[in-house]
Amino acid sequence: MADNTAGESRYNPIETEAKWRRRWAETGLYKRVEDPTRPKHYALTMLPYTSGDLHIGHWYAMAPSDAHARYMRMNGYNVWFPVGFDAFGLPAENAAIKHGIHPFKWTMANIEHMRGQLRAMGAMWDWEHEAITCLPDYYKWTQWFFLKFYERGLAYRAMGPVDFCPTCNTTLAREQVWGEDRHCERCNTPVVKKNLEQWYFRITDYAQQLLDDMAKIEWPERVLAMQENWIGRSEGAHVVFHSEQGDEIPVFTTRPDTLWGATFMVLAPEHPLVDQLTTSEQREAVTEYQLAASRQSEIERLATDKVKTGVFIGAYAVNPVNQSRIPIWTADYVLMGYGTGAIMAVPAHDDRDLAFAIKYGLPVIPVIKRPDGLAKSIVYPGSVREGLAGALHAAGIRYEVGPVDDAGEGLFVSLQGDEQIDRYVQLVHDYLLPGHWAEVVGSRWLFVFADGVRALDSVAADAEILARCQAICPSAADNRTVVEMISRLPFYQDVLYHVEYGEMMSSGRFTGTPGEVAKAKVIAWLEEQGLGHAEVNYRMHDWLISRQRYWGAPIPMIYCDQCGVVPVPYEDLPVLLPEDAEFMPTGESPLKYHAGFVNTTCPKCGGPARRETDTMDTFMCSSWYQYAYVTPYHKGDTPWDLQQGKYWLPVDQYTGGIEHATMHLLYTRFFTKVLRDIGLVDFDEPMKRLFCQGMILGEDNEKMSKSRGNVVNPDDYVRTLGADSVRAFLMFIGPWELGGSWSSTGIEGINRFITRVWNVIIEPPEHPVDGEAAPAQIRELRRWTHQTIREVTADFESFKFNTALAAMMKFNNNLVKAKQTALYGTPAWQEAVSNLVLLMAPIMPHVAEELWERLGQPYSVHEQRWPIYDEELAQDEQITLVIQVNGRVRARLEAPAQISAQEAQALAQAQPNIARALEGQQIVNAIFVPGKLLNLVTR
RNA sequence: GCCGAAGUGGCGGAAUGGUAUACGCGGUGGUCUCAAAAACCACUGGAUGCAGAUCCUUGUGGGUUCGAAUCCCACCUUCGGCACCA
Repeated sequence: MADNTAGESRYNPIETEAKWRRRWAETGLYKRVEDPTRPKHYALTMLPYTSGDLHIGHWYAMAPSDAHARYMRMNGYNVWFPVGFDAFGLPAENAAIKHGIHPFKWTMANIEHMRGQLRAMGAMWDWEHEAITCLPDYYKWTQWFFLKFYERGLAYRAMGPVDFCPTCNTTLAREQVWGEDRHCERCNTPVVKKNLEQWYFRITDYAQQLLDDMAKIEWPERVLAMQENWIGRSEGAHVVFHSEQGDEIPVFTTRPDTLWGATFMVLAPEHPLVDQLTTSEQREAVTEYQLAASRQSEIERLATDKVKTGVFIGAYAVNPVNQSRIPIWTADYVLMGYGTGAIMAVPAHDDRDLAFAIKYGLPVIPVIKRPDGLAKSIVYPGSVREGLAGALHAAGIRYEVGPVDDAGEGLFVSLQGDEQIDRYVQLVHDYLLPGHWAEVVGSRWLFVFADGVRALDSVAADAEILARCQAICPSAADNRTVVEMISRLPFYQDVLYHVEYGEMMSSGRFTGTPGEVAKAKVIAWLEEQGLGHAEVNYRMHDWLISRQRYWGAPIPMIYCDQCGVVPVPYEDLPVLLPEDAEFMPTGESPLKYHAGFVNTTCPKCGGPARRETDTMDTFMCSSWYQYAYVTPYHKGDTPWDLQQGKYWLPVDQYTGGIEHATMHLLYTRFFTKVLRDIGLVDFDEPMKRLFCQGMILGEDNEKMSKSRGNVVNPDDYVRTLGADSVRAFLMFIGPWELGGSWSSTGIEGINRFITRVWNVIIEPPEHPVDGEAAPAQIRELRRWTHQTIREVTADFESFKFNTALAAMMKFNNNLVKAKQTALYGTPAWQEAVSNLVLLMAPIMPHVAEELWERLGQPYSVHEQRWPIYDEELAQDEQITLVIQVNGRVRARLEAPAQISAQEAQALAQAQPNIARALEGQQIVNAIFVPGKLLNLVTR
């Protein structure tokens, strides 16, 4: 019977979706209004780059974001969901070179196409506040910010080694250089080092605030962890060493408690003191090394075999805490870009220093006891009187017997703690034969000779012990240090060094200081003595913003031979990109060769001057776009209308990809703090809450790419199944933050669900039932309704769209059955279907609107209040009571939800299966979880 | 090496101390049809069994608990970030 009506009433997503999008636009449904009576909610999703095509990844990022914004709107919030385009950047310029089309034309055509695609999504975008970053009225303000930063000393020009992408023909910020091979984030080409004068922003001035203010935002742990990692704070001390000639050599160390173990110094090859301190005998070797080091960084870092190299520069320094004379080396494992570019090397407590020390025969002096107290010793065959093994055994000292080289059986002793070490040293000394020695290595380093015990506690001791050992054992002659000798024995490998905090030793007055306070005590003393002070260092560098390309906002600076670097006056902004630029196949910026652009007059003296030809990193444009949206292309003294900003800012809910964790998401936080200091905003953080979605993968669970041939074009599905199906399927795949793979059969399942809902609500029942529905039936239907509202609401709160959809599906499956009963058409039925439509509205806005209208409800479903569930109605009356015996399920009974422990147990024991399980057993305990289960514990 | 996320049926996944596998896909059988598709109905983790039922199963191995996918310890694998950062 449905045959002749089906054609007419079957859901047609294509027509319906177009109809409602038109209606929404005509009625200005998503227009922004400032309404002080309602709490505002600024929802934002990362603005798309103007690539020209909205791919499935954009849908995956944006559709759930829209669904959540719609949910907030239905919850009474005055929601604003603006949209715009990140329009500067290389692809436009590459298109210009390749196809001879101007980047502006290319970009604007792409935007036109993408607007259509974005509209098809049916999102609640506010198009009236769209902003495009490449328009002069936008980048005027980007340049304005540059000048403000410059005024505050936050923008500076400096010469230095920078990362340069040979394919993109421009420098990059450190944040844009990725991976072990240090490749360009955009084009994957490994970068090269160049020495260039570039513009930087002092983001490092805000490093501490960027860390501290993490407490003020609800962002995913993983994003904050990545930023924390990137900022790389370490606490330590600034300590000043001196060369023998008296030159200051400051170092940064996180371990001032190991100062007494510093046995050499290392300067980065680019360190200015290298040239100054190198002696004439070493000059040639050092210069050669420096050259090799600079070449190496220019070639490629791919081969990071990490074998340490270095050269002695011939000079010595004095360890300020114990006055020992220590050699100065230069080596490329010390980086000029971190700390002071010089280190004190403590090989006993740092693996890199140890590797270097062993390779170059530099002494190793342990100054921190091992927290685990472990020490080891080898007793050589024939070096002791008989009976030592027995004595060790009696003393409770662990040892194993094994071959020592080819010399016979020796003892391999493991010691634990000072007491045992002392006891052992005593015993070995007692049993030691003349002309031999024994060593203790690990927590403490002791050398037992026939005439006494010598500790490895200084550079002098190292030489003395080595000489004595070599006198006893001629085969040790080629060793340069004690540790080099010891390091050849595999048994000692794991106790050669350690990096833990622990009790200080061989450290003069600090010997015996416990590990927990060692660092603080030493720093306090250094300050007292004027030798150094506490210092914090950050791994993060300043933000390099110069780009040697055309398609970006020109840096508004002028170079005058008379006046030097002069900022463009505010009233002269924007510095426009010349339209008649010529794009060269080399990729070099046309600005450099554009005489009309380059040549200008100095704003100060009026004389001839040159413009800066570099443009700004496009991350500049996106660092403040959330503010630009407030009043795009603002005509006034401020980048946006501050009054309107007061109402809307900051962003309440931001969403986007995690790949921006240490780029956009870091830069915009930095920007906001500067804007606050300028007085434009009165908050510290740009986005209160952030949610990062995962990645949408191809059907084969691999990244979508043209070469794999697994790219999904959303437009194809929008044309056949409709935008609602695409939206809902993307949200159904799995948890949004984890991403998931596309499935062409999966989306049909979603489409089936939408059709089933349609049929449940629109089609009359096939076999109408006469008579009244029973009260219990009605209660059950209402229970399903209110349980579903409860579940879906909780899921929306935590972005769990997949389970929200599952709950709606389950509910609809129940409605399919209920429809064939007398429940159809009852008030409870009406309640069920209208609530289902409301719950669907954020995810499937078009079909929900159509169903809402067909239910005879007033336009628009998107202006309705989100349903509120009734806790009482959602309560279960009957439950499945699980009966366990010793934790194993033995029966399931239908029982009233309120059943008591006693009733449950009586009911359970009446079950044959339970009775059998309990046979011959005694119940010692009964655990009852109301409404859930009864567990009978027997003996 | 350090930091973070994850590991559950044939597949995507659900369940964060109490019925493991919700929901969906796929599969099998059926209804309708001349037939197919669509739609609808039923079944669908594995093993044993005619059945009642029993046993096994959440990366591996231990532990805590009346009870563990969930908490603790150790390990394995995959993915993401950082990495000679003193």
